Amino acid sequence: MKKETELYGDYLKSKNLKMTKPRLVIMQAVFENHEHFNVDDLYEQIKKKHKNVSRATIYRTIPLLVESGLIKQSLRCESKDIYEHIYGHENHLHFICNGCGKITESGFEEIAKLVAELAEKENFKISEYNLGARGLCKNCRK
Amino acid sequence: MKKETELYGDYLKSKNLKMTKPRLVIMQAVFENHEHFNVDDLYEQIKKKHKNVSRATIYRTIPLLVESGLIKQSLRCESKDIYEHIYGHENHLHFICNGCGKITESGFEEIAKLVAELAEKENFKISEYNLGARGLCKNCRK
DNA sequence: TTTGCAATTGAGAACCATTTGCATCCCGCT
DNA sequence: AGCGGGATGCAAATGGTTCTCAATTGCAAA
Repeated sequence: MKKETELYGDYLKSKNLKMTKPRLVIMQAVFENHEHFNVDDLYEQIKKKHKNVSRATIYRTIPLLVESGLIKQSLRCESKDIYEHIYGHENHLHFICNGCGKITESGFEEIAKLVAELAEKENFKISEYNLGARGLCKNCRK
Repeated sequence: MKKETELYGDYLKSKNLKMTKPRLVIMQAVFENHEHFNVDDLYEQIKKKHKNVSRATIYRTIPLLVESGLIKQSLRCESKDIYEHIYGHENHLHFICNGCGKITESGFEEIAKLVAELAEKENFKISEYNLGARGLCKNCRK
């Protein structure tokens, strides 16, 4: 599998976009997150390292990361869009706790297969799954 | 099955809330929508009938409709929250077309069963499913 | 029916995540 | 090194949603 950096670079080149310092810094911040993250998370991480990048640039860069196939928009939390890695990550579904907000990830394959069958029937071509449920996690249901 | 109106009334009563004219009007507007709707849809529908209700009131009323079990928040479209009926409606999953924005609904039960099993393993109590996928609908994939 | 009061409403201001305009900057090519 | 267009940062704009507050309304008791 290609390195993420390479994939990103290839994507930029293919679109005639430049690999600038802010774009690199943002990509690194994205890699530091192994779970979910939002724009503010990235902004703060970057600030901590004194490699400041403006929020506007982060907002402008995220679509590139999405289109290059590195991340995807995931859920929405506290009225903010949140993102997650997809390149090299298994698909999974999200259990979102209404109590504490915790996101639990769980298996996927069997479910994806069923969903794919249904899509087949509708002649719908899936490019991205979005599967989950809300409720109470094991701690909050006590 | 109880009538929706009754369910709503019961809920309001149980919370010591009043069944006011705006709350009725909003509920009727909700019933006119058989698919998905957002706050603006409701606002326009109501305006057409010259039974104006302020947007603020709609925003304030939606949580009541959600808590009473009549509707649930569904997807997000064009950065607006959109809602759908749940009372008396089968659960289903959404196929959202990235081409034309069309939402196709499809079956559910088998999938829900699998998801429930996974939740079981995590000791997570599901209160609401959120299942779907994005891609291209049969018209747009041509 | 009238009164009293708490709940509710409408209008607009406030909020806040995200987007955009614009002057300046910098990447990548020659 | 120089050039030209893409990229950035800042600040202002946008737009959905929430909040404030004075005025209104529903409901229950008298």
